[in-house]
Amino acid sequence: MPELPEVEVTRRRIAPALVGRTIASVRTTPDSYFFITRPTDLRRRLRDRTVLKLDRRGKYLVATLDDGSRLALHLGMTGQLFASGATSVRLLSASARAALAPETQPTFRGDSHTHLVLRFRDGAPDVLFRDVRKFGKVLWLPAGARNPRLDRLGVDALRATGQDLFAATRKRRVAIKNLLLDQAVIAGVGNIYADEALFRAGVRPGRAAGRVTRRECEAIVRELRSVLRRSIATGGSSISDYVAPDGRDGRYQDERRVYARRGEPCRSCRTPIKRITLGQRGTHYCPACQR
DNA sequence: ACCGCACCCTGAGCGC
DNA sequence: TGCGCTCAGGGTGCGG
Repeated sequence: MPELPEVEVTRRRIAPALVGRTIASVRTTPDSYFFITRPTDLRRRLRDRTVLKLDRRGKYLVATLDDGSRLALHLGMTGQLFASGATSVRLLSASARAALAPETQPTFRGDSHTHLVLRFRDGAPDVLFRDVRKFGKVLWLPAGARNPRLDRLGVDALRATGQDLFAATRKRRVAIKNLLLDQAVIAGVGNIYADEALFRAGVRPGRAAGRVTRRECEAIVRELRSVLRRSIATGGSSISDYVAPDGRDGRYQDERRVYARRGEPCRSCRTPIKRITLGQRGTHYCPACQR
């Protein structure tokens, strides 16, 4: 689900519910590989801590606490972070949606997929982390601790330059699309925005990275940043699960040119959009516009 | 060092 | 209704 724009929109909209508040209690689902830090440790470490700030590193959200420790969250594919009181049908399973009376907007109260609930001392709305597929992650880091998951992240996609990409592509035979998805090269890019940026840059996703020119790398990163900024401005892409912390859908899905448009006409030349598989990910491009 | 692949998990949507 | 299949916005770890 969430790539850089969705994580950034989530950060901006959940920050008011989190920053400056003191955690009174923590509820979790039973331990699973979702928890890099065990639930018992999480409860002990987070209780009575005040959240000082909330940052984004690539697709991670990182909350800094008043003892210098940090809480890092990754939304994986289906992670949803929101405040209690948010309403969205995207927080419900299809069967639960079907059972709803028309036009009703239920308040979500937590379910078996809600793996983390933070309750605050001032009585502010709880912050909930729901994730159906459990590809998300929760980890707590002691003050000053390093972590390989965070340390390996490359330059943030919003700050990347064509030169960053060009340098990483030399002598690489992987598809340029796969390189864009490598968080160690440029952090924050996922499947939607990789496809969209490559379309706008006119570069085929399957091209060997080492055969992409400097000029093309400049174009790819320029288009990537432009697409990411535009997506943030429209609230991200709500295609299946993504919903902002306030329950609002994003709108960027309406502007996408190739992602999940297999067989539909290219918006600039009408050629049907192709779908191939690269690195086990669905990959979409226009066979006429992209070389 | 690099690359491709299996795998982690649950659900939706489809054809039969 | 139900079964079996494919697909899904993520990342890690393994073997060759």
